[in-house]
Amino acid sequence: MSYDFNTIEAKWQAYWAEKGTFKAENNSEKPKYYVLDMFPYPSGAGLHVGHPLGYIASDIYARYKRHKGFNVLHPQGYDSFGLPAEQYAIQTGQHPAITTKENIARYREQLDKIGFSFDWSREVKTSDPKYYKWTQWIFIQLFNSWYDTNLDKARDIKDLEIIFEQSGNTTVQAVCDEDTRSFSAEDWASYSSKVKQEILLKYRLTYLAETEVNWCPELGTVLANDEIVNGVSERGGYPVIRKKMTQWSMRISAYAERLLQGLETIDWTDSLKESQRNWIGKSVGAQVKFRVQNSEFGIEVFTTRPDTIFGVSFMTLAPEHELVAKITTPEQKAVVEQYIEATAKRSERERMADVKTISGIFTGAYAEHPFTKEPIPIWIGDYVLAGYGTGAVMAVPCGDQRDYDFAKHFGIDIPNIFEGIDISQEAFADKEKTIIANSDFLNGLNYKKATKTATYELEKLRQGEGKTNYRLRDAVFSRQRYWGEPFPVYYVDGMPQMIDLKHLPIELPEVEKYLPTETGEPPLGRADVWAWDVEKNQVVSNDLINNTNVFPLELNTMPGWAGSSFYFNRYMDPHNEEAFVSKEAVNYWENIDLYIGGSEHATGHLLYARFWQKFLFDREYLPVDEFAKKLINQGMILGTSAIVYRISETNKYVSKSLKGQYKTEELRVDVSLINSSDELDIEALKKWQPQFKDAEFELEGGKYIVGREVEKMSKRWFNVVNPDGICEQYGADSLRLYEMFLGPLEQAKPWNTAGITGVHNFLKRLWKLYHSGEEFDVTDTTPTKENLKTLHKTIKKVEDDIENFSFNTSVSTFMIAVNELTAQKCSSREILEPLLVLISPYAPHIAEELWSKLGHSTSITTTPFPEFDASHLVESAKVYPISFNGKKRFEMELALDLSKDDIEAAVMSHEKTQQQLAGRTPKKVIIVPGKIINIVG
RNA sequence: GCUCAAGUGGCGGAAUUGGUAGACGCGCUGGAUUCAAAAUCCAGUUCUUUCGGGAGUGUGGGUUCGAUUCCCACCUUGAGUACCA
Repeated sequence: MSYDFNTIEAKWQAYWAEKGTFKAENNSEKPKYYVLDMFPYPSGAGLHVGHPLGYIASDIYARYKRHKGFNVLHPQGYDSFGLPAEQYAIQTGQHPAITTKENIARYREQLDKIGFSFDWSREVKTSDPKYYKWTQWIFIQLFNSWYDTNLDKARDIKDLEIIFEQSGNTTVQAVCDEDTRSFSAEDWASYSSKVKQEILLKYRLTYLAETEVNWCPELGTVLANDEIVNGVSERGGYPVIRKKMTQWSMRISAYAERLLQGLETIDWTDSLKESQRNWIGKSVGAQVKFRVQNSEFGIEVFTTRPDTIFGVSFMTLAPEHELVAKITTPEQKAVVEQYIEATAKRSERERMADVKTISGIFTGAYAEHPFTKEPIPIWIGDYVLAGYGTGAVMAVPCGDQRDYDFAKHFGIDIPNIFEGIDISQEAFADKEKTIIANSDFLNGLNYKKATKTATYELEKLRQGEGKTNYRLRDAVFSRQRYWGEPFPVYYVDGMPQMIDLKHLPIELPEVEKYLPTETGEPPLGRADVWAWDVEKNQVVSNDLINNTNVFPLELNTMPGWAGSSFYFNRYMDPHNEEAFVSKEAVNYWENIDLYIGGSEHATGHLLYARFWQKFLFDREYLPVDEFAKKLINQGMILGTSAIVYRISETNKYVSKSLKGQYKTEELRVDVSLINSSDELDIEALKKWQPQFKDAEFELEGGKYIVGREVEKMSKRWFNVVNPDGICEQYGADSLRLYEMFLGPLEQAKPWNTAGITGVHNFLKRLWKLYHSGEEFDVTDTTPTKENLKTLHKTIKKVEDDIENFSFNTSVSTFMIAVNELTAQKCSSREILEPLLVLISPYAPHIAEELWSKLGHSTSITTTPFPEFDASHLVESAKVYPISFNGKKRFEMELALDLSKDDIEAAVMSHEKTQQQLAGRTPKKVIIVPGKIINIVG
């Protein structure tokens, strides 16, 4: 009976589905374990072999934990709102919901073939109204909350209204808009309802504000900072410009410090934590106020180096700074305006590409130094960013290279305030080696002391205070798209109103086209039925808008990250209609124990999700404030492209090693046309694309050999390998083993289908181990010492490997075990049963099949993981006599369970050792326990 | 520029606290089986060699009886980030 993987795999996949083998219960005597993959966006291209890598790893871990007696939650779903389906709709008119449904069906089919142990009864789709009801609900909670910096948590906005009624906002410590004015209780009472709403909006955790946004004209939408790469859109690579628009924003900046601190409590990779730290960008320093001479104005600057305050020789404002127009002298007005106009024209991208060009202009105005009262010229320069700090800097050319270059360029003084440092060539920025000089009361102090003293003196003068700044900006939350969650918001007199939970979800309306309207409104502006009737509490036709009981609805939709910021909580209780997750469910599952996904989400999804988790924790909907305890980034699987060489201006192609003789161009051809020794199937190529139909080929040794290039797996390089094809040819178990065998999980690695024969042969040998000839043959014979040794070293190694996520090496361990047991002619049930349990997380189908042949009527899934028993192993101790040169080494066999003292005594009485020592006493004896492998005598 | 990660055979990659470098697999070579091929099985496969050995984990130093592993400097590659004051 041969290993018929296709039949076996189909059989067990059907069995698992029918029996609901992987259904997780929300209450169980067992300890819980929650393993999650980042859910996929179902794209039209389907899965390639790179996608399942992380899913296979998490599946192995989930199955392992089930063997270990855990109640495992291992769900899967789809992040199904997104741009590609909408772009497709714009081109073809097909509703994105249809495209998405088709893509999901295809994904599901592909995923099912790999034999994952997902609990599909908990599937979520972000574009499903039943799901996005809760996305809308969370939005409303954010709207109804403000951040109390005193208690350091989000609170109900009603509490804030009560405070305003009682004592105005002067005592409130909250995160709010910069331009919020102060008012008393009496003021508050006198305000109209609209003014009150405007003020509250400045405190809400999601708020409507005119902000400078990244506008992408090509995509017709705004983008968040993390959706822009190198100044162009992440999707499509279109240019992005700055534009002022009224947009919803998320006050994530309120959580900057907690997002930073929380990193200490979670087991995520250092590089990922580092990315988040950089993105949050905390810097500690001081805010200093410089008076502008002959005017009522003051310039606020942020600096991390208050110790260098006596080195200030000019100030620089960002061109967009609001004071520019107010302080520029009449003589300078014309040139300043000209300069501002010129810089405004330059896009963000140009400004970045061209950082070396120094540009700036003098305003004619002077500020006054807080201590020396000396005049300081005020300049404008585009190296100062309006969006960071206060949009103005105190320039210390001796201590900052940019200030130094600017001063050199415009011939401004460069006073030296550092003890014993030469600044004739460049600025000196080394804080550690800094000793301050020429600075009055700071002379002789180091960086730390001078910073403290300067800040203290500034505070005394009421011209400065210690301050911490974050680079993290509030996240723009509006998108001018169709295929996203609609906001549960309507407008009365221009002020946003939330729709009550009872009436959610507000479902996406139908539109006849998915493009912005002629007047530049988002696609929802085309919907005829898109107004809110506050009496009927339902969406009604736009014709009925009268602004008394029928009001216009919000036309923007939410960004892609909205739905993915809480889905992991929804899996705990996916069908709950009363809450996004019940208290019982979330108290049981708490948070994700192991989360696996790509590192590209470091500053997007993974940051936003932490933000929402903390918010929902503050408002007591969740019991923990971090959503994932441990996170692993799986590496990308790269494609191995195949290259043919065309002789220039001909239709003749030469084999790889002959290409040096001609002038050639490289063309990529489909990798399926290449065999395992890089030989091209010429006949198949001719049929592949018409341009090759009449091509000629110059061969080497009768073969056409292609060049290979490792690069990202992509349709455009023709290097995509699909998992379905592999499953058909070698089986899902081979695919699973091979993906793990390729290399360490977290590392990027190239795919090469040829190598899969190794693991495939292993599975065939495993099958043979349980059969003699055609017959299934497992006996009740007592295992030999050798058999037990092989089994137990395998148990130990596999257990350690899985715990450390070194899935690649355990595949090797299985191969060694099967080879050894084959050589030992082992057919003992006592060995072969536990061996199957070890292998089953990796190759579940073959394990189930052999398990049932062993006479078991239930799935192998919850069979206990075999116990490791060290007494079956021996260990060698190696003794290195240090009084000798050379590589003298002795081995002796010792039982593993001896204590360290026992081992030392045994070694010292060891005959060979004593001979070598020849009566001398060594300075020390180093005992190295050998590896738990097969070393005997 | 800054931050992080990584450099080991023809290839993917092993090597637990420093202790026989190259496990395991691919590929390659030879053999068995076969009319032949596929499949399968067995042996070999870091380089070099006068067959004694010698060299060897990016480069150069250091610590150590002993370094792929620890320390310093440099080179290369990949990832992230960037006028952040």
